[in-house]
Amino acid sequence: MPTMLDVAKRAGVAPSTVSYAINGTRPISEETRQRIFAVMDELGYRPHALARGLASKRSRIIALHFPVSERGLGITELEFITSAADAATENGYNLVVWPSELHDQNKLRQLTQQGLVDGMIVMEVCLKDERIDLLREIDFPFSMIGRCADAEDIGYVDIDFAKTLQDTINYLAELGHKHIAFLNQSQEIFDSGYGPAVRAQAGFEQAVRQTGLEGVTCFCHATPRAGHEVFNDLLGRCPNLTAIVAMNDRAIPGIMQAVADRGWRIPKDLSLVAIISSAHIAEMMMPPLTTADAPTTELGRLGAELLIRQLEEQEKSVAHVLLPCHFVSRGSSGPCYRNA
Amino acid sequence: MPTMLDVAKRAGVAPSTVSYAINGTRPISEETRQRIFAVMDELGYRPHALARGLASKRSRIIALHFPVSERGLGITELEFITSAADAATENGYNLVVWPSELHDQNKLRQLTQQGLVDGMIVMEVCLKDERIDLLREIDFPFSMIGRCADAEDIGYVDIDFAKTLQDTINYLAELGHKHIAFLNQSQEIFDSGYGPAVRAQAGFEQAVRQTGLEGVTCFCHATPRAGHEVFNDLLGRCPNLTAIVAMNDRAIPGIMQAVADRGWRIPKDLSLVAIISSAHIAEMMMPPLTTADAPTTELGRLGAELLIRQLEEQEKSVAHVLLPCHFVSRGSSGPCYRNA
DNA sequence: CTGTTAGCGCTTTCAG
DNA sequence: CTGAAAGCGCTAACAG
Repeated sequence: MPTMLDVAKRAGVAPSTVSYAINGTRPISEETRQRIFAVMDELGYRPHALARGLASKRSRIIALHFPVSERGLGITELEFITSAADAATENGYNLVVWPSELHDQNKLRQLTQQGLVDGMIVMEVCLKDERIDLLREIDFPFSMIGRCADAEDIGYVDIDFAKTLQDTINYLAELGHKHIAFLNQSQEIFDSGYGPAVRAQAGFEQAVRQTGLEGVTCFCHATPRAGHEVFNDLLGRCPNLTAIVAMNDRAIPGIMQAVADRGWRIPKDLSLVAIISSAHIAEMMMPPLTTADAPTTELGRLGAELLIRQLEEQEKSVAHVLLPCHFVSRGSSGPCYRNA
Repeated sequence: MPTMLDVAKRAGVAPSTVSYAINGTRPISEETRQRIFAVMDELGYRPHALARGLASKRSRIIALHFPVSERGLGITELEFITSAADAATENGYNLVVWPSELHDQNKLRQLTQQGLVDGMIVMEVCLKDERIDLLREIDFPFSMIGRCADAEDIGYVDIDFAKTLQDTINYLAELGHKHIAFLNQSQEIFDSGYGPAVRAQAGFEQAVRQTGLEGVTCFCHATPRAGHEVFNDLLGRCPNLTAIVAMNDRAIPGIMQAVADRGWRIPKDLSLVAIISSAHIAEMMMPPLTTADAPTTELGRLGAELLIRQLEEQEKSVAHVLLPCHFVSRGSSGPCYRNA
């Protein structure tokens, strides 16, 4: 492997000149620039990433902190990773994934202090999140996919839950539904302050109030079995129910089963809308689900770009981006016929 | 951030001694060792990863090459990433994900030559794979999740397709099925030599022959619509069909729809087994699918461990591991009643 | 516009 | 069992 010195010698210039030519950190005469680049690919030279990082104090590596949660891994998460990695690559960065328990502060501290990564993208953020506290405390650059409670001074991208729920409820209201349930994630997740669970809940309540509908909420573990049980509860509590908004993909098959068990049909007897979901999930179901798809690739990409921008700019600019879900009407929702 | 020099001074030893204490590269008296470690965490010292990498010529970073394919991203792939990253972390390595087009040799070359990563895990391997050719040529350490055609000299972990298909066919044969279809991935994917498509196909043919059953194959794009069309074709070609083995999760909803359209029920009129699938997918369906689950976490973990072992050992040991799928019988398969 | 040089923080001979 | 010192390959003052 040739080094920069080899290139410099061969091109008859100082090593630093090669460095400046590569980084564009300083004007170089077109002539020598050409010569240097010619030599570079004559020798097949590649800058050594570690050496560069050590000298410049910037590794051009960013980390994606990837907590493994109760909810388990979904397609959504995968798309965060790949789109964030893509964006990183396009900007000359590498992306390391750092999967770990949510609460392992030590591991986190280690990663941030070994000089390997310039910054970090944090996902699966809770309103009150230990990781955020730590990162703030040690003043380590990061961005969030999601957002914690007091996030004014931090860059983030998140889903616009208020709008998503408002849109969804409006849609159902226009179809004539008056009694709508919201199927949230589990009580434990909600209580832990997991952003989406809390914000979607608030959005639902707000939207329902504003639209003058009756709304009931239930929490549900991420399994078909739990969905099945919860549906029957729900009907007990609200016999006039004609529509369900579910933010819990894994419970949905159970809901659908329970609906079928009762001799009902979707969407005739019940409309079902999955939010923060994905087309792939939706199309696996029968009928295919009406969904508000999470803008996963945008979230991942922006999460990375926000961080990188912050890393490259002198004054720390904090951007806050809220993205709407993409609403797609498929077969699981329709006009309300019951108690019309 | 304190450096090693700070530690050395404070402990009253030479910097090199601190280094040896950390790496255990050379015997240190228990006494000074203690002293050094005491100072280390008194100062909150962390070794600097880049400096260490530059000096030792080993970054302790490995890459996971992650081609984005037609098949799109599934839960399976995610589990590769997280389990490989976990295994890496446990062994003191970091895992960078490198998503890119399958055929971009230049990018690959760049990644391997910038000194950032010590080795690479390659996934989604085809029988004849350009990436493998390149890596072999430049003699870059790597392991495969999957395997190419002539892989004797390379470490890999892969699914044991022959066994998986044999088991699946045996299972169906015992239930009395005599006419079985195999739903492969698309013709294009098969023709490209994508390992699973080719090996599962071969396994199916072999198993069917050996068991004396009638087997038909069809290729199918990864969409419900394609599954729907293909099912009808299939019945045209083989009217006695009573069982389908599908290695194409995304087509399955279409199959099930087509079955329902015909007024048939699963599993009474048709048994359906999904192979190289996952419990999560299986439980989203109605009825839940009988599957041969891909051993994803094992594959990811072993892929990383194989590579790391190879990196750490002096003589390059190449291990070849073939893992069976985990067969789980759920509601989509049962005894054959038709033309019994 | 270009060259010289002192590090970045650690590993690893070589010497004791 | 421990020290001294020479780099790893690059960047970034500083000096022209």
